[in-house]
Amino acid sequence: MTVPAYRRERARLPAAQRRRQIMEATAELIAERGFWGLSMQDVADRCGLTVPGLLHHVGSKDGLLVAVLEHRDAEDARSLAAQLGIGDLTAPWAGGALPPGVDLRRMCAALVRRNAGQPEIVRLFAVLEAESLAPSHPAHDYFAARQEHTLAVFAALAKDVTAEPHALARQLMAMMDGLQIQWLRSPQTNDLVQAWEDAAELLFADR
Amino acid sequence: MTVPAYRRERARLPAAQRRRQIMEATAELIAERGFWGLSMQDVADRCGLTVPGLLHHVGSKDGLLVAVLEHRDAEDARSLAAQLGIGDLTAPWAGGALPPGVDLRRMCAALVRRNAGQPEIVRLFAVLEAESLAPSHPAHDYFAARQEHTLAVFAALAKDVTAEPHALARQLMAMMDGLQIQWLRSPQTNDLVQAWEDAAELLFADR
DNA sequence: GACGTTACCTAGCACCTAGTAGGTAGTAGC
DNA sequence: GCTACTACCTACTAGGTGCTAGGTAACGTC
Repeated sequence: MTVPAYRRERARLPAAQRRRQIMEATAELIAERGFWGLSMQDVADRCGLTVPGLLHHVGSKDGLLVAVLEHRDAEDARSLAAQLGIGDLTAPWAGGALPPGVDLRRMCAALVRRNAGQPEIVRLFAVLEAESLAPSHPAHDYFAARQEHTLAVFAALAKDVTAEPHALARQLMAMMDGLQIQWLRSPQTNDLVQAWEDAAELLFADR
Repeated sequence: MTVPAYRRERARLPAAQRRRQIMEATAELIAERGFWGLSMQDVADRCGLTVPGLLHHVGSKDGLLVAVLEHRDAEDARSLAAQLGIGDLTAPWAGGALPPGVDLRRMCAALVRRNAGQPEIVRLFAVLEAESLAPSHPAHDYFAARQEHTLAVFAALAKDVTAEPHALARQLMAMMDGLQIQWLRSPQTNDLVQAWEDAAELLFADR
């Protein structure tokens, strides 16, 4: 009664497609449990693979995390560019200069509108943002750079609006993050876009 | 060559003292790795006991978490009351009515000033706040109630300041949370109290 | 000095963790 | 149809997970 050594019932996918599937499954799971609470087993299960099968694609758990972050940033840059009607913006925080004709208030509104449509992604970033405060977290440097760059972009755009662009940039970012958390906690009693517009009214009042 | 079955070299502490030690160690570790990333072993090590020794005091991992949260809330209520010069405020969010003569702006300032002195505690709450967005998180209900109550207290106080107290309450909370995260990420280039005063100037401008 | 309480221990259970070594089979190019 | 590649597997390691059962010794009370 020998058991056949190798019985395949799972699908074999081309690498790119499998990778995309892995990125999405991982994003959901990190949003749910954070990176410290993430297990390779869970990701593998959700993709219909074994753990070594998963590791074949991402190398290690840390590798998986950075892959997810890069994947999300690429996706976000594309979508934000589309929503702002800009052609080939590489990334609002990744690239250098911003295309002309983008004003800060409209950009923030676009960001918020986009986020309002993808709560799971927002949650992913909210959880990682907090977790990665610890210097030992594998995404620590990534999030530090991300915050710095976002602030720089905001501040550059804020020069047209106020005499204290850095302060405004920080306030905008803080308000966005904070309102998002409230919204994630009770989405039904909390309209993110409306809350942001109310806040923007104040933050962009003539100063 | 029989080994003596039971050799004690560790200190034996009265329960209350040991509990306090456990609460503090746990708070630090959760701030570092979140609750999902917390291990009973780490807590036990830091307190100089074994895992079952630790479990003797807290029952289970979930029990440990709620104990820490209750401990922190009690501590915070006491300290905030002192800073506001109020006698026996049970807790700004736990109790019902607020003592008269407390105005919202001063209360927020007191909160921020206090938080600026205990970054590790702020980080503890920031991490748990995000983690506990997941309904399966053991602190989910706790943080939902906490947010709701804080908003209610803020809104009640905001009635004296604006025609839209709920909106202001949400904005204040969002701004505080957001600025705190920025501050935690780079404390040296980021004065929390100053940042808050700048923001408060705007949020409390006549509306 | 005996007695009950309690702070804390050892031993062990059933299970999960990330990661490795080495093999198998589906696929694409010739 | 052969070959090279690669997507994915089985089997395993070494260690960590929360938690339980049951015992031991330090303590307060009488």
